[in-house]
Amino acid sequence: MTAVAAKDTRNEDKHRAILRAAEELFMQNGYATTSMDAIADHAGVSKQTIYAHFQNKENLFVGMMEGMCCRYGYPMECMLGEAQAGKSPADTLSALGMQKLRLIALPDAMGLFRLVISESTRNPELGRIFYEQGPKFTNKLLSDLLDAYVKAGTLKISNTSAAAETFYAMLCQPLHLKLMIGVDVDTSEKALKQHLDEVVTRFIKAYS
Amino acid sequence: MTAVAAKDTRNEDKHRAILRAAEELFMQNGYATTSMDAIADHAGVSKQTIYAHFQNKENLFVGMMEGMCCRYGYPMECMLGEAQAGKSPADTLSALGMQKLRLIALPDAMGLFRLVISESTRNPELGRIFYEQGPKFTNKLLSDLLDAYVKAGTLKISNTSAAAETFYAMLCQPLHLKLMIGVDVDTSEKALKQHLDEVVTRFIKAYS
DNA sequence: CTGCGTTTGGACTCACCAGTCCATATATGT
DNA sequence: ACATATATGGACTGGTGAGTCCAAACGCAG
Repeated sequence: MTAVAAKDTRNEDKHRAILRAAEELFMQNGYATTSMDAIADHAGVSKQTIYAHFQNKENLFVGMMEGMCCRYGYPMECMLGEAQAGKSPADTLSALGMQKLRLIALPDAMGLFRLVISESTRNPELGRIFYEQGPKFTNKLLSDLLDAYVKAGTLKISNTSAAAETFYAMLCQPLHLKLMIGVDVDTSEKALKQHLDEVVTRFIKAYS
Repeated sequence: MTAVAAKDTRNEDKHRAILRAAEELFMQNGYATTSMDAIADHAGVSKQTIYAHFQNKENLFVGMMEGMCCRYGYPMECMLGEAQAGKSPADTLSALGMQKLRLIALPDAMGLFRLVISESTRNPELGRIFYEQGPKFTNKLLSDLLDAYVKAGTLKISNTSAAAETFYAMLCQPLHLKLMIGVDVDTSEKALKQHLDEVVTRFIKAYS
């Protein structure tokens, strides 16, 4: 008798294909303008299969959004080890900062943000999930680091949580806004590095 | 013979009513989910009247968005005289900053932002118009002021344009994000003032 | 009062879409 | 091979919505 039985993965494969198709189409066209027929076509499944997996359109949307939000903070968390290795504040901020810049410029991240902004009024839970898995999480990572620097006497910050928010705001907001609304902005590695350096310099000056 | 003839204003009145109804409903429900029938009802006109004034739904939407964008920078421009009266950087930044905080928290401003974010991929002109009448304009106002302080030797800023962006990012982004996605945030006058003071302090320290 | 621009209510066409139903096919596990 | 879970293609229902058409009403200006 075999210890591990073979397993029918049709369910999972189809489920994944549906979610992936939903991601692409919802992000591309928005919630209201994306039809279940289109998602079915894109996923290579029948519409009835979607309804076998998800109760309705909204249920698919929320499931998809939760999945995407869960993936949001992951890359930043992976950076944490690297950033902790006894480095100076400037080095730490630079490493985390560059990672954050790259993250917000990802098409998926931008698509997710767009959906949250446009759909969170009619489904407020989306905003909460997005915030907790995303900004709140990444801010916490940074504020913990800042706490360590404060304890070591390197920086003077009374509210590291607000300071972390401030750092990411300085770093990301101008670029993010332009990307989101399609205004020309230089996203070359050189330009990003320059901006990052300037922000790190100013931030440290402001908090030391 | 009278110098000024009476004038039929039905056109203008209806036109305005249509635009106002469009604003409210598009902001409330998004573009795709708002029907022309609903706008007609809300404006108190017949649907055919809308089509007598606007070629189609998209045309109405763009006209409405342009009208709203034109109103975006106006309050900030009005602040300009006040802010210039030989004040210190801190006082100037505080005055402009508080005005900006109030502006971004206006339901109309938030609704406009939401529409720009969600609709600018399919109509890129919206992003451009919004950016130029809004952020770019208000940033220019501030960077001109910063230029004056730099010339007077009060602040040390090599790129006032970027610095203006940074100031507004520090000031507005954390609050704005939370407002936009419906996360709890303290918007009491006291909390705003406190945040503003902190940001002004840090900004000046970073650039002097 | 008359001419004409503006507006109206209602009906209409055509396309789209969420969700349902159905008979059948397919694939898996025993 | 058989039982059963999963998936399919296609048709369908009922509703919605952009835009059009039409005859008539309304309101303004001269």
